[in-house]
Amino acid sequence: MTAEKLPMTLLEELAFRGQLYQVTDADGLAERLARGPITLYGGFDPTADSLTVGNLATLLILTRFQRAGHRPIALVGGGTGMIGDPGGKSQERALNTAEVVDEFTRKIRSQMEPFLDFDSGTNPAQMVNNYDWLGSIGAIELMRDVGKHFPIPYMLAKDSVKSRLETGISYTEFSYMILQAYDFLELYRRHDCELQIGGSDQWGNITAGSDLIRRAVGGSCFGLTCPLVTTADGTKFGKTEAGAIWLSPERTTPYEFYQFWVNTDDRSVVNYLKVFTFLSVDEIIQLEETVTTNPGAREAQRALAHEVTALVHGKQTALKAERISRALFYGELQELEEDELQLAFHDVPTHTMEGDEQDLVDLLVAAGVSSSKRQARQDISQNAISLNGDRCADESHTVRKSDGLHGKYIVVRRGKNKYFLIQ
RNA sequence: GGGGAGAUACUCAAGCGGUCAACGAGGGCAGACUGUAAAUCUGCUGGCUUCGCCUUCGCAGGUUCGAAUCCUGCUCUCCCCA
Repeated sequence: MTAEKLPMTLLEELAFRGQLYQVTDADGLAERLARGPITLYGGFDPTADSLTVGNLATLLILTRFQRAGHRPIALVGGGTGMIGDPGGKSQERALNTAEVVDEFTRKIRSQMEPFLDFDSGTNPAQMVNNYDWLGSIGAIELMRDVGKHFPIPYMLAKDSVKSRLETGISYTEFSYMILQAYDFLELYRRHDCELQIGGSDQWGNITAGSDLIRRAVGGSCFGLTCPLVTTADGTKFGKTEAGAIWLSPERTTPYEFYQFWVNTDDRSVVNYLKVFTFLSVDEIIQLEETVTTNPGAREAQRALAHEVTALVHGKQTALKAERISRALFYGELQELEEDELQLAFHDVPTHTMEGDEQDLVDLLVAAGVSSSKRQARQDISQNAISLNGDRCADESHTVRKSDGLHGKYIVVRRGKNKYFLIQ
C-alpha cells in the first residue's frame, strides 16, 4: 500500500475527524511525521473472543496511519489482559486463565486482518502479543529494570489509580501501568516504535510508557489519544438492549450490525462518518448537508452503515445486509421469490414451527419474539405484531404454515424494526 | 471490641398488620406522530389454564383468621465510637 496523496496532512485529517484529543508533543509529532514513516502501536485487550465496535476507533486510526505510509503495530494484550487495567472500572476485574486469554487473542487477531495490510512491501503492519515478553520476564528483572523508573508518587497521581484509592485497588491492578509502559519500551527497542495511540482513557498508561522510555534509555517518543465515542443521548456507545455490538458475525449478525449503524441518531451520524469510515472529507461534508436538507432520506445513515459493514464483513455481505433491509422496510414481502426470501432472512432470527398450525401466542413465545405468554398477549393487543406484513391484533389467532408465503414462511414483525422468520 | 441503621421487582426508592403483585422515578417494551432518527403524548412492565389463580418484598422459623409489614435466629451491607 502506498501513501495517499492527501490534500491535508495526516494530523490535520485526524483533527478534522475529531480524532485528536491529547498529544504529548503536537508540534514535535507533526515534525517527526513530516520527516518520514514512523512505527506506531495501539493496544487491544483480549477480554472476550471478539472485538466490538468500541474497538473500531483505535483500529481505524492505525489503518489511517498505514495508508499514510506509516508502520502500524497492533498489540494484543495477551499478557496485560491477564492483569486488568484499573482505569474506568470501579471494581477489581476477574482474571482469566492463560488458556482463555490465548484463545481470545487468536480470534481477535483474525478480526483485525481486514483493516491492516500485513503484506505491504513498503510498510507492512505487524501484530504482536505482549505475552511474548511479559510472559517470560522475571520478577527481579521487572522490578530492577522497570520498576526502578516508577516513583510511587508518580504512580499514585495517575487518574486510573487515584480514582480507585477510595474504593480499593489491588497491587496487581496498581502495577498495570508498569506493564503497559514496558510494552512501549519493548516495542521501541524491538521495532523502533515511536508512537502509541489509544482512547483518551489510555492517556495515563501512554504517558507512563513515553516517560519510561525517556528515563530508561533516553529515547523520545510520542503519545496520541482520540476522544471516546459518545452517543447523542449520553448512553454508552456500541451497546444496545441486547448487549454489545461485536465484530464477530457469530455474535452479531451482519444484518444486525448494519441495522445498528443505520439507526444512528441524526446528531451523531456525521461524527460517526468521520470516525468510522474512509469517506473523504468532501464526501462527508456532502452527506452532512443531506442531513439538514433531506433528513428523511437518511442518506448519511445508509452511507455509514454500508461503509462500516463493508469494512468489517466485506462488500458482498454489506450489500446483502442492505438488500435484507430494503426488503424488510420498503419492499413488498409477498413479491419476494422463495430463494430471495431465504437469502434475505438468512441473518434474521429464525424459528422452525412444529406441525402445520399453532396458537399465535404460543408461537411468539416459542420463536423468541415475546418473552412470555403474558408479554405475547400484550404485544398482540398493543398492535405490535404483524404477520407477513399484516397487523394481527387477535390474541386467539391460529397461525397456519400453509397460509404463509410460498406455503411455509411466516415473517413476524414486532414493533417497528424487529423481525423474525418462522418456517 | 462497643453502639446504630439497613436488606423490597432491571436500578433507585416508597410501604411499616388487611383495600399489596406492592406508590413514585429511571430504565425497558409497545402504540400514535415521523424518516428504521430525535422530541412529545399514551399504554404496558412477576407468571399462568387471566373477570380467577399461583409465586414474589435477604434466608429460616414463629405469632395471627390474615404479614413486605410484628417476634426469634441466621447471613450480608453501611455508619458512628474504640
